[in-house]
Amino acid sequence: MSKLKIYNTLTNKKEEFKPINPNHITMYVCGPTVYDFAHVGNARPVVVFDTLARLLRHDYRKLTYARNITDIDDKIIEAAAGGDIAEITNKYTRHYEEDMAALNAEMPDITPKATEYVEDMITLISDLIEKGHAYEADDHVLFQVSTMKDYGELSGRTVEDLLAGARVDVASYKKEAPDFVLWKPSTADQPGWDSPWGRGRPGWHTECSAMIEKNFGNTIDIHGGGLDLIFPHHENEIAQSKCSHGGAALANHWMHNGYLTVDGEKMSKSLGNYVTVHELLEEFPRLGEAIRMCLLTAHYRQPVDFSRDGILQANKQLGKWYKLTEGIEATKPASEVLESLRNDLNTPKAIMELHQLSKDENRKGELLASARMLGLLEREFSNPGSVGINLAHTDIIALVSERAEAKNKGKLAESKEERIKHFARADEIRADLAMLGIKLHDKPDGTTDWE
RNA sequence: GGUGCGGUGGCGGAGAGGCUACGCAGCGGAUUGCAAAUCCGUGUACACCGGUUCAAAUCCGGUCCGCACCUCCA
Repeated sequence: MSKLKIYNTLTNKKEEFKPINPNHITMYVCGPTVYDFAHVGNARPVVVFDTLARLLRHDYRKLTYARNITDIDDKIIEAAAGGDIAEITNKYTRHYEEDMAALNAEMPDITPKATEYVEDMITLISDLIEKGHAYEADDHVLFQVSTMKDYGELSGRTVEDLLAGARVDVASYKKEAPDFVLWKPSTADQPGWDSPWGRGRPGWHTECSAMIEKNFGNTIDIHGGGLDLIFPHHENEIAQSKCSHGGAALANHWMHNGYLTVDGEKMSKSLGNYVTVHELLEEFPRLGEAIRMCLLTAHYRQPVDFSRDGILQANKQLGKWYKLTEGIEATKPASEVLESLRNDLNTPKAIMELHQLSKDENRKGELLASARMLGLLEREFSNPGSVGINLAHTDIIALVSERAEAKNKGKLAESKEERIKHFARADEIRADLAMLGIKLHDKPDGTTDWE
């Protein structure tokens, strides 16, 4: 068995994964801000890191996987429009968990909520002020980026560049342009918490640092998220944690998934080119698994282009595999699949190996176990098959048997005319049923299946 | 402008110095009254120009093109 290799954004290299404690792996992935439905792009990290979690659970004794819920944020306040933000956040947290479950993503071990960590964030912020890395100004608390020598190690930026490339509108309370908010004041009608700096709420980056410290300590094995979080979000998390922890690394391995694209462009809210998982599941009921497979057909660091055609193609392939593994007991994941995954989570290669396994009569148990390693073929029973709306079950059976009779007569017919007549009737029935979405399959033994 | 990631057969998509995946579609065949399914066979592609090498899609230099981050974003 070869060792797990992971591409590390910190070094821009593929490295051997070296756990802090091989008996207990720690992983933290940035989760959603719950103010709206998640789109398919938001689902990509969920599926990617769920797959990694499955591998880690297979290869190591124990994994604790955390994914946060950001349930305090200006967008949420906006969405609540003066109402109780908990209504919004509860609603969308529930939708998020349902939609991700439809993609066969297991729940992480812990899903900390920002609002439950406000005290810890206040402690962290106070510590940063004490250590001279943060300052209070105008009811805000800001992190002073220039106090950290190695700021920018993840994104390849330098403090000098950031100071030089000052944005057009630098907030008046900032000492320097790159400084970022750790705490901000709340007005009377905005949700807020009491703090040494008045009633207010935490800045976005603060929660992750606080949550990681409380649940895992100074340093975790893997920190993950989308490519767009590298800067500023993860960079600022690193700044907060390192400066508070005397320079200890926040995470040893930083992993970032690429984007889901639409016609080559990033799927995003601001571009308006997004489809929510919720909508998609309504459009393709029960195809969550096919959506998952689509997300895994490309390597996680590469872009993957979203298409409905891709979902249907994946579904077709899954159908074949389901059929092939009907009644088969899952055994052990194939080493080929495991090896592919251990090589920086090469899911496209793993899927290729699945195809190979499906060709081997003797490895169906492995095929099933391997597919499940990827979160696929988890359904226990095959589709019961829905019945057409306009036709009762008995009507279909009647038509199928009428066709069988016509077919039979056609085969036995003496004259050419007779034969054509009967076959024409048989084909007519096939066409009629096809229009209702019912497909007929003649089997070699003379019987006919329909679905 | 800075930084990063890419450009592989009709499409999707691995590989990363020699053995040129895989899937879908296509084509040919078997089977079939028709259809589907299935099976067999079938594809020498790596943006461009130089260089290194016995050997480059893979390494080096340059060119062109695309995307992304630098502002909330998975």
